[in-house]
Amino acid sequence: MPKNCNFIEKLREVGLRPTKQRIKMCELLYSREKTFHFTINDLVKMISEQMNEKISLATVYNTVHAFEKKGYLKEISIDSHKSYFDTNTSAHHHFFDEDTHELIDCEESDIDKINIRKNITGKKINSVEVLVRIASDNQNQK
Amino acid sequence: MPKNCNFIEKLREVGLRPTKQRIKMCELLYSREKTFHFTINDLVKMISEQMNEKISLATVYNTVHAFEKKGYLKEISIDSHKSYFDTNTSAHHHFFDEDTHELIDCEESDIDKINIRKNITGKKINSVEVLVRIASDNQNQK
DNA sequence: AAACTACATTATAATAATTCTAAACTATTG
DNA sequence: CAATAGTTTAGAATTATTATAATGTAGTTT
Repeated sequence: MPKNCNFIEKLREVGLRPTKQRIKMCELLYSREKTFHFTINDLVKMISEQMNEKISLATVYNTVHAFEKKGYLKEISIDSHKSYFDTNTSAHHHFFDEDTHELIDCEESDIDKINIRKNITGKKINSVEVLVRIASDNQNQK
Repeated sequence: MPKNCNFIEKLREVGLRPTKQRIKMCELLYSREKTFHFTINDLVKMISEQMNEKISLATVYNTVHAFEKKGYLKEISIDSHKSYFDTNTSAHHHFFDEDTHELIDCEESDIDKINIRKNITGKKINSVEVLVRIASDNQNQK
C-alpha cells in the first residue's frame, strides 16, 4: 500500500500519530480525484461502512478539527443546521442548492475577481468568498 | 405611544397577534435608526433587561422564526457555533471580524456588482452574497 | 363588559449536535 | 520490549434548538 505511506507522512507532518482510524480517514478524504464536501455524519457513515471495526464519533470530531486547524480541511457555514467541511481548502466560491441542500464549487472562471472598495483601518482581508443560492426555476417553466 | 401602534399593525399584517412580548420585540428590533445583527441570546438578554417580566426562550425562538419566515428578519450563517439574525433583510454583503466575531454590513458601493458566468440548468439564482473575513493586521505594524 | 375561542406563552421535557472525561489502548522511543 | 506520551472509546455533560401540554390572554361575540 504505497498510498498509505503518503498518508502516514502527511499525518506526521501535521503532528498527528498515524493510527489506523486516521489513516482510514485520510484515505476517504484525500484519495479522490476531485475535492468534495461532507458533514461529520456523512464521514462517520462512510468510515463505518468501509471499516470492519467501528469508529467513535468523538474520534471523527477530534480528527476533523485537527485537520481543519492545520489547514487540511475547511469548514463552510451556510446552513445553520449543518456544518459542511470541504477538502478543497483554498478560498473559493460556492453555489448552494436550496432544494437539495447540496453545495457545489465554483470554478475560478465562473466569477470575476471581486474588488472591495472599503478599507477597515487596522484590519486586513483574510478571504473573500461568494455564496450563490440557487433553487429550481419552476415558476418560469409554465 | 404612537410607535407601538405601528408595531401592532406590522404584527397584524404578518398574521401574528400583537401581544406585549411581541410588541417589545418589535420595539427592540425595528425602532432603531440603523439595522443591526443579533443572536437569539443577545435578544433574550435585551428583552429581559428592558421588561420587568421575564420572557421565555421558546417565545423568542418562535417569534424570531415567524418574523424570518415572513421576511422581516434574515438569518446569516457564518460561524457554525452562532446563528446571527439581521434586521436588514435585503441581500447584501458582510465583513466578518474574526477577532471580535462582529458582523459588519457592506454598503452597496463597497463592492462592485458580481457577475456569475456559470448557468446551472433548471435553477435560478436566488441571491449572491459576499463574505469578507477580516482580522487585525498586527504582522505589518511592526 | 362577560364569556367564549383561538392562538400565545410558559416551564419543562425532548432532541440533536458537539465537547468533555476518564479509563483502556497503541504507536513510538530508547 | 518496556515505558510513556499521545489516542481511542463509550458514555456523560453541555449547548442550542424544538416540541409539548397546561395555563393565560387578545379579540370577538353576545
